[in-house]
Amino acid sequence: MTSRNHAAEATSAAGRLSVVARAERHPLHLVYPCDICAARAQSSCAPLDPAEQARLAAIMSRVKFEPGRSIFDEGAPAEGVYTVTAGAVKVFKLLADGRRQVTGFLFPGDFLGLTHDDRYAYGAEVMTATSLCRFPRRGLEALLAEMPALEHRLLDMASHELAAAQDQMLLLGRKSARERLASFLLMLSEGQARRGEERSPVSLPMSRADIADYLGLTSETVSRTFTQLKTQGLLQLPGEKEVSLVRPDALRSAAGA
Amino acid sequence: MTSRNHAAEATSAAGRLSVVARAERHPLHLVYPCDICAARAQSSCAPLDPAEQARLAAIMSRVKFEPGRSIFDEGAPAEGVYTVTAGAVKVFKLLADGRRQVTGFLFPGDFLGLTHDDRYAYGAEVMTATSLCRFPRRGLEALLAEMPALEHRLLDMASHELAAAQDQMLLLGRKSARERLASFLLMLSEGQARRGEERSPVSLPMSRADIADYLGLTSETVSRTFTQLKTQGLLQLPGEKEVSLVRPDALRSAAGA
DNA sequence: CGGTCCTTTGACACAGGTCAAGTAATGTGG
DNA sequence: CCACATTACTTGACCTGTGTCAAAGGACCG
Repeated sequence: MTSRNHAAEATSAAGRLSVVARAERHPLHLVYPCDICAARAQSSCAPLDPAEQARLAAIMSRVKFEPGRSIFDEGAPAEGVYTVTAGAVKVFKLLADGRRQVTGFLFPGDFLGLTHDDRYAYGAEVMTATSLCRFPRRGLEALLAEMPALEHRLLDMASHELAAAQDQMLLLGRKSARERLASFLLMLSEGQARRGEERSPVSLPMSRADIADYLGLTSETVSRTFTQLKTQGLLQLPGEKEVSLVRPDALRSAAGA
Repeated sequence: MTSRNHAAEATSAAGRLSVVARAERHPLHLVYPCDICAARAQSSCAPLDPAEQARLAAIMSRVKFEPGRSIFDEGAPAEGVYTVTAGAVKVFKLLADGRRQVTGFLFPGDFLGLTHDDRYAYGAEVMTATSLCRFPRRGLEALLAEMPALEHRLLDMASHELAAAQDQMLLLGRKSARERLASFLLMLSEGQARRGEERSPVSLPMSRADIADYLGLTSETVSRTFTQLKTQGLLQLPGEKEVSLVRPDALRSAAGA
């Protein structure tokens, strides 16, 4: 037992969910964001043909959540699959006593809710105001059976997540606090670059506690390690929710690999 | 830096590889082991039709490795995908200084080597004499494009691995040594049950150091924790490579979730 | 402007890592 | 079948990185 409880936080009310009927800016390319996915993966991401996109659009709905809201809880019936179009989401698993492991932070272009179990294996919560595309599981599975290109793309995405999960196991199992935080900041930085944003002022939509639960540490240790890296001149902290990477090279070597 | 190096062990010679031309007992059902996979997943694992199986068999070869041999190294060109038909395999990632994280132990029915990168993201090494089916990447990808059922099955398997990886993150990030070892033993036990073996004398083909590198501990701590669980009557150690679960219920509560 | 929450910092504790024997299991040559 | 070497596992003594507990800023908000 190496960490305090988040039980209170865990019992979050199921997020109030407002369905936005009409599509806004990105009609569908963010649903299966070929550009983002390809950039991330160097993958062979053939675009869906227009007819296929239309069938997807037919079953899709847009949803928005306010900061702090739950999208779904661990163990709830898995009725929807989502892609993030704006905002930031955390996904996490809980132990009975409230210890929490954040298994991922999601940004525009990422998807969540894929499981062929009929229950979600993790909870998902919004960190900032967030827009998502929602696909009902049943409908999506029916389309999958008929659209090999769609399934191919999902396999592609799942393979990536798997590789990322293995990197995270290495981090959690074998890296020091300093190495973990350095790795984390570089990961966020590269995520921003993939999405066409700047590499350096990295934005931190999540709390220190969220970072701690992602890195297998406590918020105190995260805080101390930020201070340490700042003192050593590897980064600056203009605000609590923002980091500039002053010496990315040094940060990379601090990341251990 | 919380663990000693395995650098010497890491520089394993590429395993000598003997190709067995003719199929032995399981022609193909272990390649895409519908029964095992379905049992593990409660998944909708439609069997491949005979024509599809024949095409798979045409590109498949059988390979065997002696204990301790490497199947492939992290970073090597990913030229093959494998399924285990007999024996036991470990897959792992390394840091520059030799720290190691075992990301999985594989048994008959499991597959490895799937990546749409052109390099393996992890190394794989055989723990006991092991037989595998090997599929050349190029050939398999060509078949994938034409056989949606095959792709569906791979997506299914990848989803499972992803769920398992998330469980492992929870273990590595938030569980105590005792909880980790208990979880590990139960996992092995359930793996045996899935493969139609007995639940209780759990066999441990891997060394204490391998277990440690899987659980994010040291071999000393693994050893001490085994002793502790034995002393408390939760299990017995008839030999170093075998554990009987005396009180699986108590072990489950010791596992923390 | 007082309250609440989050972050930072400090003092201290402890789980698990490190170092070092000691012991058992396995293999090898004679 | 037995010295002997080798390797893996266990156990003990001690140490350290990170967790725990506590308190003091700071930011935000009604």
